[in-house]
Amino acid sequence: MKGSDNTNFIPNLSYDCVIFGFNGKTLKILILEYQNTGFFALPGGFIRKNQSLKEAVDQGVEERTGLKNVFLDQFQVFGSLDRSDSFAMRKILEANNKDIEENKWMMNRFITVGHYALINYEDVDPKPDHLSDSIGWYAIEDVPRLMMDHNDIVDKALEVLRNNISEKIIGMNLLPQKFTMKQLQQVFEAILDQKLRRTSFQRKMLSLDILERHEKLFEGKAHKAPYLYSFT
Amino acid sequence: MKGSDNTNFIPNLSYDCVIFGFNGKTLKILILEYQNTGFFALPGGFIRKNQSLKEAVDQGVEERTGLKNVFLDQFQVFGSLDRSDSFAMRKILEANNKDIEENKWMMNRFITVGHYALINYEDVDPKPDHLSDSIGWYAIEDVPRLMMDHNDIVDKALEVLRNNISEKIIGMNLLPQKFTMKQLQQVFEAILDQKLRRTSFQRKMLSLDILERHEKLFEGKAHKAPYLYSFT
DNA sequence: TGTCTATTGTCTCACTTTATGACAATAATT
DNA sequence: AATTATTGTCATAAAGTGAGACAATAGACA
Repeated sequence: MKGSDNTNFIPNLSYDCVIFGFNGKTLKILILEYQNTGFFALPGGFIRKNQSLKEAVDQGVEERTGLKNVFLDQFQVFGSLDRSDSFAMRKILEANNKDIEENKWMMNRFITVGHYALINYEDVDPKPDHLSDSIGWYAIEDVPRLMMDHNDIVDKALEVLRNNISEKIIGMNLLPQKFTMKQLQQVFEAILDQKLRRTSFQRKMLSLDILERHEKLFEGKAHKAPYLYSFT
Repeated sequence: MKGSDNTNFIPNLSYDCVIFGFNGKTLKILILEYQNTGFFALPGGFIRKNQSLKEAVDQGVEERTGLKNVFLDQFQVFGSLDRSDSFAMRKILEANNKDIEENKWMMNRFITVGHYALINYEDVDPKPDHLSDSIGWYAIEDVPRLMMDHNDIVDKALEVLRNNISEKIIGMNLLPQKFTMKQLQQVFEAILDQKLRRTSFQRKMLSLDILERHEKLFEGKAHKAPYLYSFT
């Protein structure tokens, strides 16, 4: 939880971010843990009064990952009355020796703008500690119990990712610039949580006319060397 | 603009609503005009501190249309710094003899949650005046210049409607309970702004298994009488 | 060095889905 | 009773997808 000047932020409004990464095998998300509380949560924060929503979210993502210009999309606003948890917020403030009175506004009711981000796992700064929280990758099937309604936010983000996103955006943001057809297929299999047919998948991707084929991959791997592709 | 107790509302946060209706020929949206200002705007409002976002929006739509249980979907949050217009807001308050000092919070910067609604045009209460604003239907190609970024909000709502929505939701909410295949096709043609092939469209709709076929339509129309359908 | 083996790129065939046109049935109009 | 425009349905062609076959290949391994 960053910032402490209670006049600088828009009250009652926050953002939360489901940051997806792909490690080559499974889809993962970034979860942070508030020290000395046992609380897990999504990376999130507040919006300054003289700051656009996008600026606030970009800044929060950069602070957590070290990445700029990350693909980000709002997918839902969570605005129910019962989603806030002033008790947990108080414990977090106490555990970090923050002045309760001064940060009382944080214990109010909050409406949050849910975002998801797609990033290249390899690009992330591996030293994840930030101020009072530690942060780490969790496979989507191993996400722990999170604060407030953050598990719902994750579920919804995944649903939107599965249904609404174009092939190009998924691949461009979750993979390195050059990749093999197999890697591309594995991203889709991880997101959709199902096996795909190799030949059909390849034919489909090539027919979409979004891939550029490069020379061979020499990697120490055995067997026939696959082509490398990038997005056009 | 309803309400005047400046302690009851969440500051800096509003909602706006693109309410779509279909009159049998074209897609229309509800636009309100603030009296004595020449300002056109989307129906919108603020969220009370003890009210969920959904309650606030439902209430605002009901006040404007007389309809309960309207299909509503958030589609984007508009959070740029330059979208607010304190000058216009002041003129609206003045034109309605509201106390400027008491309503000063309304001239602050606002982040707004964009929604769209799909309603049956015939169901709408035809006496549209409400407090200080008059309200009326505009074909989407005839929408006037709106306040602030409301034209952008309309454009985005239409884009989302065209891309993301299931056949059933579109038809169920924009049409009367019983309708002909032709009417259903006209809804889609109005939304997508393109002609569709009659036979393909009919086969597609029937194959989706979302329609129930009823008896004949006796209407004074000439030619072969079409079936009536409703959604299952 | 030569053989083995798993992976890759491509092709084929069957099957499904979609596009497009044809045609008969029909209900008011004449 | 014939006309006419519209509707429901079918026929055929075109495009897309599922599932398997097969040769090419590059490291592994004897």
